[in-house]
Amino acid sequence: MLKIYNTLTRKKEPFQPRVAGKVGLYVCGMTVYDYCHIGHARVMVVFDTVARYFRHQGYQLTYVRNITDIDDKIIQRAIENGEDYHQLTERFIDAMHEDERALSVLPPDLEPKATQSIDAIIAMVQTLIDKGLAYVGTNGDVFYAVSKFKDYGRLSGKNLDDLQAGERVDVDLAKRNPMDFVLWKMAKANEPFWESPWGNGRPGWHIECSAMSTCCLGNHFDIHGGGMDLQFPHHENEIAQSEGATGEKFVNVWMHNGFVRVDDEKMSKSLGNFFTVREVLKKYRPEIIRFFILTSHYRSPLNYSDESLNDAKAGLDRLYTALRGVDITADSAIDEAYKVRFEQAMDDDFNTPVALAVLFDLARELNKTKEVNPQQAGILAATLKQLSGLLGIVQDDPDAFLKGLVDAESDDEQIEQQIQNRTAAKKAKDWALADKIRNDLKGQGVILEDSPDGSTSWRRE
RNA sequence: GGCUGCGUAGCAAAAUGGUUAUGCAGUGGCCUGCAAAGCCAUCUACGGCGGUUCGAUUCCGCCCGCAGCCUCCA
Repeated sequence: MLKIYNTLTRKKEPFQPRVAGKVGLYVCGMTVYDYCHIGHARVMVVFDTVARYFRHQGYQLTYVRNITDIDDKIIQRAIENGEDYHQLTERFIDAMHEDERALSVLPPDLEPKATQSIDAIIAMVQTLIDKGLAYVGTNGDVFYAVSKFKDYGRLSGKNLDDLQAGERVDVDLAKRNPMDFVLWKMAKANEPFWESPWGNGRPGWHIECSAMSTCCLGNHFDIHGGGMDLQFPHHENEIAQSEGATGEKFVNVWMHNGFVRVDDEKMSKSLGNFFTVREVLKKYRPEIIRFFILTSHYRSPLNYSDESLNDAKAGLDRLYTALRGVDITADSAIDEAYKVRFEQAMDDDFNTPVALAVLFDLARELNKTKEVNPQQAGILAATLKQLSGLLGIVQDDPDAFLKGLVDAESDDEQIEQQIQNRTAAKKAKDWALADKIRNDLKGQGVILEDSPDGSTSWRRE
């Protein structure tokens, strides 16, 4: 029985789909004005893993992740670059898809863009005005009247009085209440705009997600996800907008992933302490990043450091080493006991650290079994590979992974040659020469491993 | 200030009212010409103070420390 932690109730709850066998999942995606950083990678990997697991459990999943391709930052960046905003966003959408593919993140089923959802957005804003939940401010912008929505603050555990006690510095005089947020924003000169009943302008950020999720999944759907920082105000506002407009319950389960941190601080654009995915990919292979993300539970903070990435590499090496040299047939049997343990971990709010622990236990048993019972080893190896696949890892050929390099300038042949020389030296019992060759290769980051049968395999550090 | 959440061994990271987490690193052994890998064994824990309990790292209270949100943010 799958249990999911619901931010709305602050409890793990048994997952009950609205419609038996089907799941609708919406995740707030990227605002595309720059390259994805490791924090974005975490969202992609976490919800990709969630999606994979739902499918594995036999659910018919519709996974929607939007693209915010119009907002203040995009406009600002386009002006800075002296390029058309649309050109800018298309460029970074391509880059994002590249990063995703690198991280073995499967594409969502639907990837709506804000700029292609303008009609739905305008319709929803109009409904909110008609229902008296929104109004046109003195500057022409349309605002949501937060005080008209009784449950405002329920998701984030805030109430309007507390929020107002915190009071912000710049009170926008166009609003009736400082907490009101913008639904439709009037365009300034030279800014992109769409026509609307309230004049030429563009949608506010929050309404985009309400409109896109409703469009793709209906007024009421199963799961909405995103980063912790979106809890307030973004998701709070989405609830107010969607429930206000439709009069129906919006979302059953809210899932929020924790942050990636650097030196115990949130990794973010504003702090400037972020590492982009492509930057990290220069040093570490993509699967290492994915593994690193999965070593921590999705709601916990994840501390980014070279040490953590190196640990992830070592862990992956261990799993691949266990698989090395074992034949896996496509229709091989699966060890049910390990599968059950793995699924129990994943059923417990997608507990990937425990799921990985099961894989390591499996690897240990596989290592023990290899020499004595090849048939059983085949079953264990097939199990290890299949369960790893649910996490999107360990699908490479073991030898290819272990010999792999970030910048694959291929001196493999030279290595093989050296190994042959060493094998000859060993035969001649010239240990000094054999050890020298091994040391030289070590200096190049190549580790040799002799097998009992006299053959030598190698891997890169 | 208000509201969330966290504090586990050298590092990372889970679970759990009494029983091995797991990975990396360390120590001892097996294996090896020597290594590496692997296997076996083993050492490091539950922020502090009270309370509940036969028994608490696990539940409750207080304190200390840390992070996040309250403004754009994954």
